[in-house]
Amino acid sequence: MSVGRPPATMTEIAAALGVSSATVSNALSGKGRVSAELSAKIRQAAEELGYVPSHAARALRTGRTGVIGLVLPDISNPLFPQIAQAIEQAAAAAGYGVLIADSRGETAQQTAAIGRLIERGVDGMIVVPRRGSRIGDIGTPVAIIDSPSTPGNTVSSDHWEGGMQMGRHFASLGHDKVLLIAQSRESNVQNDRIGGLKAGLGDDICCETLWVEDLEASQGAGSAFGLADRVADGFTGFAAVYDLLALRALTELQRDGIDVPLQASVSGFDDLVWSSVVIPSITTLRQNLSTIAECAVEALGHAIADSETLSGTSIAGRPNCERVPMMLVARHSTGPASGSVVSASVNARKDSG
Amino acid sequence: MSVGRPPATMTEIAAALGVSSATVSNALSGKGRVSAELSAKIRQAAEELGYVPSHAARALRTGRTGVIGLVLPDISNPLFPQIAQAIEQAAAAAGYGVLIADSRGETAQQTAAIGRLIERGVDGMIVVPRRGSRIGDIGTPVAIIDSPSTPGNTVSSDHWEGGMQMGRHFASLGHDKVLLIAQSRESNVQNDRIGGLKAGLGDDICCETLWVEDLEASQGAGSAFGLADRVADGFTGFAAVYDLLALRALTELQRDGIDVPLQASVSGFDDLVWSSVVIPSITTLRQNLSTIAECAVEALGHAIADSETLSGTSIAGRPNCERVPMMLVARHSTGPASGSVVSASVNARKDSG
DNA sequence: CTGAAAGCGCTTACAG
DNA sequence: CTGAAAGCGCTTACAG
Repeated sequence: MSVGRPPATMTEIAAALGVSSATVSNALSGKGRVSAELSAKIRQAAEELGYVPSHAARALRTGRTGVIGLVLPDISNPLFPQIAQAIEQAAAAAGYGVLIADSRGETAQQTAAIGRLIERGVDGMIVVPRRGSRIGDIGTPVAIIDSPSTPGNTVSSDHWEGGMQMGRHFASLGHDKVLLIAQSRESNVQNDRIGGLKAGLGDDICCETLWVEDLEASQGAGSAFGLADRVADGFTGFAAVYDLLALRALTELQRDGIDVPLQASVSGFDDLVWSSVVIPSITTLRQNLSTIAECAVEALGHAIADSETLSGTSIAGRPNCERVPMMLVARHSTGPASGSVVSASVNARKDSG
Repeated sequence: MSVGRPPATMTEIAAALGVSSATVSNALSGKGRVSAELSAKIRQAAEELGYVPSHAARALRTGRTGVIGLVLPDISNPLFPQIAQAIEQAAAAAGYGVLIADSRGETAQQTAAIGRLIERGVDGMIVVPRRGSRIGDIGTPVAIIDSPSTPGNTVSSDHWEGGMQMGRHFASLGHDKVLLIAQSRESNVQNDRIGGLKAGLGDDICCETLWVEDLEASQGAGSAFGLADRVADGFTGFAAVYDLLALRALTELQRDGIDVPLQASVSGFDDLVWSSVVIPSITTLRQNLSTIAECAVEALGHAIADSETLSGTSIAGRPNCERVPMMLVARHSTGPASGSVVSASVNARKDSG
C-alpha cells in the first residue's frame, strides 16, 4: 500500500480494466461466477492500484458492519484487559473489529453502554455482565461470558472444576486446615470456585470460608483479615478466590511474621501478573482465555448469521464452551510440614465430582 | 426506543411529514436553516418513530466514520486497561466510538494493528507506542501518549516532576540512603522518573539505581533483587519506577524478615489496584488519566479537523497536555527512625527544579 | 426557508 | 460468464 495516493475503489478498478464494477465485486469476493483469467487480472489490478474496501459502503449495502461490541464491567478487575486482548485477537481472526464500551459503576451504565454500541451499528456483542445483572433480549445478537451457573451464559471457564483442582492440590500437600477467602456472596464465579474448592479438599480436611465483604462491612474497608490468628489456630492453607485476595493474604501473613511457604501456603485464581512477581510467587489457576474468546466470537458469529435468517434476536449457544478447563500453575507448593511434600502431584481422591 | 420495530430512517420521517429528506437532515443536524416550527415537528416525529441515524450511510457520504482507533502495547502492563477506560469515556463524550487494537509482541504487530484500524476507516487514532518504537507518518491523524521526552509525543504525565515529588517525599521523611529500582534503560518514562527522583532527593541523600534488566540478564529472570543486603548496607528507602516493581520489592523485603514500614519504605508509580490492597499499602504516584485521555481525544479531534482542510496527515499537538501533573498518594509514610516522622508533609527543598 | 438531485462505494438480483 | 441498474441512508451544493 503506497502512502499518499488515496485508496482505489472498485469503480476505478473496473474503469482501468474496462469491465463492470459488478464483476470486480464478484471477482474480489469470490462469490459470483467469474472466469479464472478475469478474476486473476482483477485481483492483480486491485493489488497494483492499492484497493482498500470501503467498510462504510459495504455496511450500508449489506446492513452489516463487521464490527462487534465488547462490554466490560469495571476495569478494577485486572483480568478484564486480558479478556479484551483475547477477544480482539479472536475477532480480528474472524474478520471483525472490536468496539469497546465500559460499564463501570451502576448497572445503568451497562445498559447505556449496550445502547451506544447498538447505535453504532455493531452486528452483535460480547458482554461480561456486571455481577448480579441479567442481560435480556436487547434486539441484537449477544454472547455472554460469565459462569456456567449463570442462566443465559454462553461461554466461561469451569470455575467449579478449577476450584476442585486447587482443593485437591492442597489436599495432596497434606494440609489439614484450609481457609477459603472470598469477597462477594453474590458472585456466581466466586460461589462456583468455593464449591469446587470444598469438593476438592474432601471431607477429611477442615475448611472454613472467610467472606471479606462481611469483614469490611463490620470493620470498614482496608481492615486486616486477621490471618495470623488463623495460623495460630492451625490453619496452614489459604485459598483465595482470586489473585488480588491472595496477594492481600500473602502480604498480611508476611507482615505478621508468618513464613510463606514454610508455615502457610497461599493460592489464588486467574494467574495475573503479580502472582508470579511476588516473592514467594503464588500458586494459581489460569483461565484459558484464548479458547474462551474464540468460543465467544464463534458463538456470536453463529448468532449473527441466525439473526438474518430468523426474524429477531438470538442468544448465542454452542456446545463445548460452557466449561472451558482451567490450568493449575503450581508455584510455592510447600505443605505444612516444612516442605517435605513439595513435589507431590495432584491427589486423585474420588470422593467428589 | 421501542423494541421490535426496526429503526426509522430520515426518508420515512420525511414521508410521514410530507417534507423532503434534505429538510429532515438539516433539521436534525441543526445545520441548514429550517424554521423553528418545522424543525420542532421533525424532531418530534423522529422521536416518535424511533429514528436511529445510520452511521454507515453518514460515513459513506461524509468520509468520516466517527470512530477512532486505540493502539495499546502488551497488556501485561496493568496500567493500560485504565488508559483504555479513560479514553473510551473521553471519546464517548466527544461522540467517537473506540476500536481497539493490540500490539503485543513485536513492533511489527504494532504496524499491523495500525494497518487494520486504517482499513476499518477510523478517522484517527491514539497510540501508546511500544518502547523504543517511533510512529511515523501513517497517513492518518494520530495522537501519541508516551513521555514528554519522546519526540512526537502529544500528551503524557509529567513523569520527571512526579519523580521529583516522590524524591522530596523520601527526603522529607528523613531517609539517608535510597535505592531506585527500575527495569529498562530504554524506557523514556522510566528514565524521566529516575531523573526526577534523583533531583527530588537532592545532593545530600545517597542514592543508587538498580536496573533489574541487568540483574535478570546476569542471573536469569525471577531472581531476587537482594534487597536485604541493601538494608544491611543502610538503605531505608526503596523507590520503584512502577508499582509492579514496588510489589516485588515489598514482598522480597517482607519475606526476608525486614519490617515495612519500620525498617524500610517502599514506593511505586501509577497507583494500580494492588498498591492499596497489599499490607502495608504502598505510597505511589497517581497519573491523571482522565485528563490525559481528554487531552488526547481533543488533540486528535483537532488533527482530524485539520486533515480535512489541509491535504495530508497532521500530528496532533496542543498546549498544556505534554506535562500533566501526577499526584502523590502517601500511604505507609514512615521514615527510617521507627515512625517518628510519619506525618511530615512534602519537604520544600529548593535545590532542584 | 424548503426541495430536487446527485452521489458516497458497494452488492445483489436480474438479464443477456 | 459478464453487465446494466437499482438502492442501502445520508449530506451537500444548488435552485427556487
